[in-house]
Amino acid sequence: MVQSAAPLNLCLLKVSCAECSLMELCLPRRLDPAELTQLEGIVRHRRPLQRGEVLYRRGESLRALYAIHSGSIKIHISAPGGSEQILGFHLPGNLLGLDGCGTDSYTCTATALETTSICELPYRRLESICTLVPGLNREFHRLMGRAIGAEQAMLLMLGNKKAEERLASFLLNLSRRHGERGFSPLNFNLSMSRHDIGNYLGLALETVSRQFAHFQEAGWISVDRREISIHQLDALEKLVAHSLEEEADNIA
Amino acid sequence: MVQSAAPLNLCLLKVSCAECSLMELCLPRRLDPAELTQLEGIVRHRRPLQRGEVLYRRGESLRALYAIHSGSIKIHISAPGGSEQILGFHLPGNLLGLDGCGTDSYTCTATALETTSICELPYRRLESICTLVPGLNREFHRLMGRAIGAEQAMLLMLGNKKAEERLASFLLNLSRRHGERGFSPLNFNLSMSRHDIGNYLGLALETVSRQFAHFQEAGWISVDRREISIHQLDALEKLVAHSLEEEADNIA
DNA sequence: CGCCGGATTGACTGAATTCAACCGTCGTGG
DNA sequence: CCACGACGGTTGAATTCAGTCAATCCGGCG
Repeated sequence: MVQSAAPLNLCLLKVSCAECSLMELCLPRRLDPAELTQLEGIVRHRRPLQRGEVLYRRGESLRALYAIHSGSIKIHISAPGGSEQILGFHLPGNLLGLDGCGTDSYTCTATALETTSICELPYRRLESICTLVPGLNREFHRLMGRAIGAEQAMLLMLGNKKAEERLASFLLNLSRRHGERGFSPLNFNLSMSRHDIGNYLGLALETVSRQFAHFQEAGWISVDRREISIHQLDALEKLVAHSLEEEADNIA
Repeated sequence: MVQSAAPLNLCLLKVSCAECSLMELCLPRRLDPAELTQLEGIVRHRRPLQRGEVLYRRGESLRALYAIHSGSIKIHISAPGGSEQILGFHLPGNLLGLDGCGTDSYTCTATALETTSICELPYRRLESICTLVPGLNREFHRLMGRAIGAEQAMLLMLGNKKAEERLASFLLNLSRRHGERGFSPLNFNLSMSRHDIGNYLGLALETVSRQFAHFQEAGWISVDRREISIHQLDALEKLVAHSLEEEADNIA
């Protein structure tokens, strides 16, 4: 769904952080040029992931953190009993793998939802330069804090809201994040299935489908398979208003 | 509910981290003596909070992080509409305020559930010594990672589980955490009301009450007001087993 | 003693799940 | 080129789990 502004073949080249359109969202956000150079020194690029490919798996040791350059990723835990829980959807500029910092191994699995290119940040090297570059360390803390905040916003939603409000929240969240990345906040593609959305929001996929239908009947959105157009953002906002605004920016 | 092993008047004195029984749980966990001295230099102690007193409030600027020395704290967000969502219960050794790192102001409110004594870590000073003491920085990252992991475990629960399983999870979580702190994992007091438990678990307080009754009828626990005895830990574990074990240690 | 807040218990209601049928699109292979 | 099957999505009907409303209980405190 999310296409990089750069031509496709660029995904395979080293795009420096300084040139990357995601500078303002990603880890380098507030670094000065000297600090940026330090960070760029450790960034590694990999072949893009195809839809369904796994970036890292629960239990693997924490080799690296990953920033999404283009595409999208779902973070999930697969329980032995076959059940699965999706914990988040990540867009370009998001940093993945932070949960693993607690135990030195990933606690979740990260799977590409579409063709996705990734910047890899070897964790040990990142930690060492963090102590050399205070600005980077602070930025790293900021991103972790936001990850916590984003999950709290999600807890708030799951604890409080009805199906209708959850789906409205979800759409608004995606809309905002697309906007932040320079894409249209009103027309975009869902890179995840109804099943994924339902799982993420704690709803049955049928409920998701029905709520989409309601929103469409009300004239607030148009939805055709994975393609969404939002016609009345304010109507959706009103739905979630009686609960709190989510301020968390990244991730969730 | 949780009483410090030290006599009460000690709460008002500076208990050094090196002497604190929570060393193994708290921020100082893996620091060597020299590093510990650095950390101790910035720790400040305050008068204990009384039940219902607020440690920090959503929106206040992030002055400090706080470690619980004794007592317990609930973390919650109060929505303008009057509704509230509890995001976590914290016990001695837990570090509070990490969510604020993302935005430089607290995103939640922290309220004492009982008489609670606190160690204060001024945030700016903590950040500066983090860059000087790599071990501390790493430990700090570890705690943030665990906070993320704990919230993920909670998301998993709210997305997946039925009322019965949620309450069983909750009891097991409290039991484990009491055990880790040297208290009995089988007999303890709930410092929070049924209302709080329900709110936290995404259930009505009546449902909490009924599920407690069921567990009691089954002979798995005894519950009298705030006092809990667990008789069959394995029965509770079996209830949550078909979902995943939560490995997250701290917080949630 | 009587009040108040927290907790329990019961009856009813309803939102969302589950089960099931059906549709449309896409990709594959005859 | 078309037929077929698979998958993802939609829609409908029945069920159920938990929420809501309401009455009651209990212990603590003024």
